[in-house]
Amino acid sequence: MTVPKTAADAAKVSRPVAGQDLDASSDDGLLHLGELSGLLGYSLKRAQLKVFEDFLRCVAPLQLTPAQFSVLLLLDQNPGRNQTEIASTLGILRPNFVAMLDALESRELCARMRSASDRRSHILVLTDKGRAVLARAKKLVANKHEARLIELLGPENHAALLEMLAKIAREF
Amino acid sequence: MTVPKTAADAAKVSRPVAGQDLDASSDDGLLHLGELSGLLGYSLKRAQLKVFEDFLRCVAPLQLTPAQFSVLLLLDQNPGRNQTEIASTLGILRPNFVAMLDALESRELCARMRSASDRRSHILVLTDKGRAVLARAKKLVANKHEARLIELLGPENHAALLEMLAKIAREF
DNA sequence: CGACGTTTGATATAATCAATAACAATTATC
DNA sequence: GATAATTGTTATTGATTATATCAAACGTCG
Repeated sequence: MTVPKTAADAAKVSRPVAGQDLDASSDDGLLHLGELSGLLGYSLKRAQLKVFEDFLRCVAPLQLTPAQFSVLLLLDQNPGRNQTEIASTLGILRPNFVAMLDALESRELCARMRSASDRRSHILVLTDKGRAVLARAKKLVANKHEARLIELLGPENHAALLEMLAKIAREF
Repeated sequence: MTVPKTAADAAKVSRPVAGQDLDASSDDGLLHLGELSGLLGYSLKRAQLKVFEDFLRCVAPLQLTPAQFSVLLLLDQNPGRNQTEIASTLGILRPNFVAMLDALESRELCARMRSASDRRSHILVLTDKGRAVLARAKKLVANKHEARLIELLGPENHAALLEMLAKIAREF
């Protein structure tokens, strides 16, 4: 019997009756994740979604996405760089970075300046407003977002987690 | 001077000359990630992309995405469930799950069966082919994908990482 | 029974994100 | 100076995620 002839058959042979459960199901309506919980990619994805969700909530007053925040941070710490350099560092493809910059520039958070030495490239600079927004965003992220994560995991676990994730991103 | 008048000015004041660097930049062409490396969401995302990329490579002979693999796994361990139950467990919205199932069903990896007790719902079952593909996929994932991860991190670190990610997904 | 609200799978559609090809302007190489 | 390579940009495609809506089927309650 490859596929049961009727759905009743399928349900019959497949779902153990309560009391016959041998695993941790405990029939609370939740499904068995089974080997899924041991799959790193799965947990990684679910955790990432949760973290991004919380990031958006915490920084909502400034209307910044994680990607936009990372751009502002990078611009602040790497002045004098062009679009290709910033985009590739963040793993953003150059074509997709154009619209991102347009959005930030239209909000006057950063500006493109033609380079004097290479007139093809645009040097990216934070505006004063951009620096101010970044400063406020950093505070929100540190005090609301990361603080909650550190509280949940404990400081040393949080540090160990960061270290392992960085290692995966770097060496895997 | 909010925004430098010329890009030369911007580059001049902003980029420290080699030898004046006070941080870990060491002018190797790489940009300073700075506080970005301390941002959990950022490392999480980068690591997740790497892991998914490797997953796709390892399971390429079976042409399965991580999402498809998770569906097959869940079907195997939760027989007799309908689309809504499987989709919501995986965080997939019901409308988006339809096309996903169409693809799996067209490859004869699973089948929809009308339930006898509730003729609205479709009971999802793995076909024999689906079970065979899943078994082969599990081996590839365990021997090629997860094995490399465990080797990189060490078994106890790998377990600790899984635990923390699950905690974030669950409680954050 | 019959009206009403709910659930299930499905469709259509929009928004976002990611990826490739191609182009003009400019620079580098030989 | 001819040719190749780089930079920012546009256009376009595909994948992913999200919302609204629908018909069929179920449940409840009068």
